[in-house]
Amino acid sequence: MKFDNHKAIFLQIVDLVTSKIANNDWLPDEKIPSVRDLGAELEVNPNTVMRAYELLQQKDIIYNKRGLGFFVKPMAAENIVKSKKKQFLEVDLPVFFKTMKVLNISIDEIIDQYHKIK
Amino acid sequence: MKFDNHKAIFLQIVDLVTSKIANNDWLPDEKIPSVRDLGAELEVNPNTVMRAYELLQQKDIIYNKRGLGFFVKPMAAENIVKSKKKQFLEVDLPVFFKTMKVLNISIDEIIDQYHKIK
Amino acid sequence: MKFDNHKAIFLQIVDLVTSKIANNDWLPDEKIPSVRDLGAELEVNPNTVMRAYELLQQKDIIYNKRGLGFFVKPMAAENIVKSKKKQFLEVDLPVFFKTMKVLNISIDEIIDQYHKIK
Amino acid sequence: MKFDNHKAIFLQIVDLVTSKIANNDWLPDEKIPSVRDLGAELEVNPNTVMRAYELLQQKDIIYNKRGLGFFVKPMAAENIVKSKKKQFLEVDLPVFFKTMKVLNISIDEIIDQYHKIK
DNA sequence: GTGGTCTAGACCACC
DNA sequence: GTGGTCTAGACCACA
Repeated sequence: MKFDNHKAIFLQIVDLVTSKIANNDWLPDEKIPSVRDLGAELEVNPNTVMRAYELLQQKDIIYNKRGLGFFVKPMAAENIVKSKKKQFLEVDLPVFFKTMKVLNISIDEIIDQYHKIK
Repeated sequence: MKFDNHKAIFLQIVDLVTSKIANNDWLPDEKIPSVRDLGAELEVNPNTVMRAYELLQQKDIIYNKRGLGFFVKPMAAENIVKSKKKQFLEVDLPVFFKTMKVLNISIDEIIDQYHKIK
Repeated sequence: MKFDNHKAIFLQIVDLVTSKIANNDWLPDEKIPSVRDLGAELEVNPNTVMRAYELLQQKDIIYNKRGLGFFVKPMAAENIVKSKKKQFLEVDLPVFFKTMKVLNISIDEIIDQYHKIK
Repeated sequence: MKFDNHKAIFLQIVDLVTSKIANNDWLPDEKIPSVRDLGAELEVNPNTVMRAYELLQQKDIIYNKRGLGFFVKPMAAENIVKSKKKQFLEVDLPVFFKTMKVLNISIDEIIDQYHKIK
């Protein structure tokens, strides 16, 4: 796997796992790869994967069973989508509108672009 | 001034100066604060301000007269707006549309929000 | 059964068995569940139960008859209570008093709480 | 410094720093030792100190200024004491009373012990 | 087999 | 100088 050099690898692993779960590639209560396996697959040190898993645990996306490994938390997929949506509507969108105003771009221009690209 | 600890301070100073100029707070060929003065005002090491000014010079937003200080480049304000607009239309907007799609948010919802906030 | 993920499972099984015996749920010389049965009931690997039983044997709480299983040692209940009491008076209580002092909590506050909760 | 081998070193460093701050050995907005310095002093790898500092940051006990180091958060001392007190009254104390009941120890015995030790 | 911790040493961006 | 990240390798307790 190729990583973006401007962002910490372990954070990119967090994103990777998050999207796997949001996409239902990994299902609730399913075991996810061990730190060693994922480390080998991504050609990354297991410690780096561990760091990502710790963060995912804090975010209530995965949980740990002693000696067995990490598992997808039930409802994680739903919660991920929900919190992303919240972030989009409450943070990204206001910023977006503000930028539009600063640059003097009308909502109609946006709608035009939207239909053109689509 | 309060800085966001997640972003390099000198980049935040670049943003600050850029927006001052874009807003016409600082006019073409007007002298901007010395690195010492701005450093003192922002409670930041002058080296850090210097680094911001160097970047702003590269971006053709300010220029230097040896022994006199830094000055706003003519047309800087216009160029800033132009490049921001380009960034917005060519980069931010596609990303924005992609996020909408991923989160299953329609253009109508966006329009609603726009009028509601306004 | 739900286990606390911060403590080794086999130690939690030790606690479980100990309290069963202290409570006279399991009587002297009575056979306790086999490692397989208890493992199945607790949804835990039998090896893990075995490890708990080994520790309980060392602590003179249960004994083994080869081919028959594990049995509650006579006087185990009494000894458990006795050693718990010793632990409480000689270790827990001094720690408790020290914490009170550090947090500046008086003995009267403790007494108040005691009667309030009761 | 001697560490207790049963508890992770970085957690013991968290405790150490926490108590320094609670004791007002390190005051609000004062710089605390760099990860390298404290690592050298404790004869521990700087990474291990870093891990402790990360946790302390999460707990709102210290904060970071880019390139300058870690600093004691204002009100950290008060908050530490407050949360310890809460833990004691809401968690430790009920457990303590329950143990008393199980072991058939009266509140009067506790009071006696208290005055005897004092 | 699993995670969890730690070391030694490296490199980087930033102040 | 500061933190922040990463690697390679080790050792441990636990299941």
